[in-house]
Amino acid sequence: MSTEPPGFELPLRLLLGFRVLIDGLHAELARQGHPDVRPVHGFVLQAVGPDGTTAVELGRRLGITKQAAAKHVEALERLGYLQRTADPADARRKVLRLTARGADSLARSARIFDALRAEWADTLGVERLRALEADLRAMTGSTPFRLDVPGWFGGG
Amino acid sequence: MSTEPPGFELPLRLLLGFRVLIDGLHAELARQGHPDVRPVHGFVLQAVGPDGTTAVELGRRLGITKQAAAKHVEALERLGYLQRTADPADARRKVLRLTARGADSLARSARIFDALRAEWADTLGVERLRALEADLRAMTGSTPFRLDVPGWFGGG
DNA sequence: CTATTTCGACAACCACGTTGTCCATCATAG
DNA sequence: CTATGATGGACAACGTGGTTGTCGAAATAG
Repeated sequence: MSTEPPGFELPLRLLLGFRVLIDGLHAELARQGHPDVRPVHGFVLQAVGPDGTTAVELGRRLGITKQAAAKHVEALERLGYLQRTADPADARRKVLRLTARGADSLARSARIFDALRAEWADTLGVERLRALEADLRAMTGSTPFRLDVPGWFGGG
Repeated sequence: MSTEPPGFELPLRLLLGFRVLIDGLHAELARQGHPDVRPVHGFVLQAVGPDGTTAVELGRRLGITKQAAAKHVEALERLGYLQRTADPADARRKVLRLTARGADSLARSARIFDALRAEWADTLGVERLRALEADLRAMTGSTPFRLDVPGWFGGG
C-alpha cells in the first residue's frame, strides 16, 4: 500500500518535463547553427507553416492578439527567419513566409524533437512513453495551445 | 505495429497538462475566496513557507534575482498574503511571513491539487497515474524549479 | 577601527502581452 | 458609382515580470 504523492508534484513535473525538452532542443539547435532562435520563435515559425499566413491569422493560431503576433514577426524578420511579401490579390495583406533559414530551423527542430523523444523511450521504454503520451492526450484533449504564457503565468 | 507520434507532441502535451491543472486550481481557488491569487503567487507563497524567509533567499529558491523576488513580495503584501517584519537580530533583514490569508490560500491550494490529482486518477486509473508521475520524475530528476518562465520562454 | 560582504531599495531597461486608435483597402448595399 | 461597414496592418501607451547596475546601511572579518 503505497501513499499517494502530494497533488502539487504533478503540475511541477509536467512543467519541468516541458522545460527539459525545450532546453534540450535549443541547446542542440544552437549547436546546429541556430543560436538565436528562442523557444517562442519555434512556436511562431511552426504556426506560420510552409504555406505562409498573415499576422492576424498568426495571432489566432497562437492565441494572442495580432499586435503581439506582429512583434514576433518583426523580431523573426530581423533574424532572417521570416519574410513579408505583398499579396497581389489584396493590397492590405502582407503574407508571411518562412525563409530558407526559417524552414531549416523548423526541419532541424522536428528531427531534434524526435531524437529527444527517442531518448525518453530509451530510458522509460517505448510502451511506458506511449502510455504517458496517451494519458496526457486523454487529460488535455482538445485544449487549444496558447502562447500567452507570460501574461497568463504572470496574471496580465 | 503502431507508428510513433512526432516528437514535438510530447512537450506540447506536457505544457498543456500543466496549464490544465493550474487553470483548474485557480478556478477553484477563486471560488473559495481567493480570486486575486495568480499562478506565480502560489509558487512564491510556497517558497516563503511556514517559517518565513528573506527576499534574497526567496529569489534563490525561485531561481530569480532578489529584485524580481522583491516585486512579487510587494504585490503579495499589497494583496494581504504576505507580511514583512523586522529581524531583531539583524537590522538589515526583513523577514517575510505568510499572513493568515496567505496560509489559507496555501492550505486550500494543497487540497485542490490533491482533488485534481484524484480526478486524473479517476480517468487514467491509479496505476497509470503513478506510472506517469514516476516517469516524469525519472526524466526530470533533480532539475531545479525555476520561476523565470517569462524571460526564459521569451528569451530574456 | 577599517575593509569587505550582505541585505534591501531605487532606477533604468528589455521582452511580451494587452487595449485603444487610426488609416488604407476590400466588400457590400443602395 | 458611391456610401457604409469590415478587415489588415501600424503606432502608441500601458502593466507585468525579468534583468543589470548602483547605493546606503548594517553585519562581519581582519
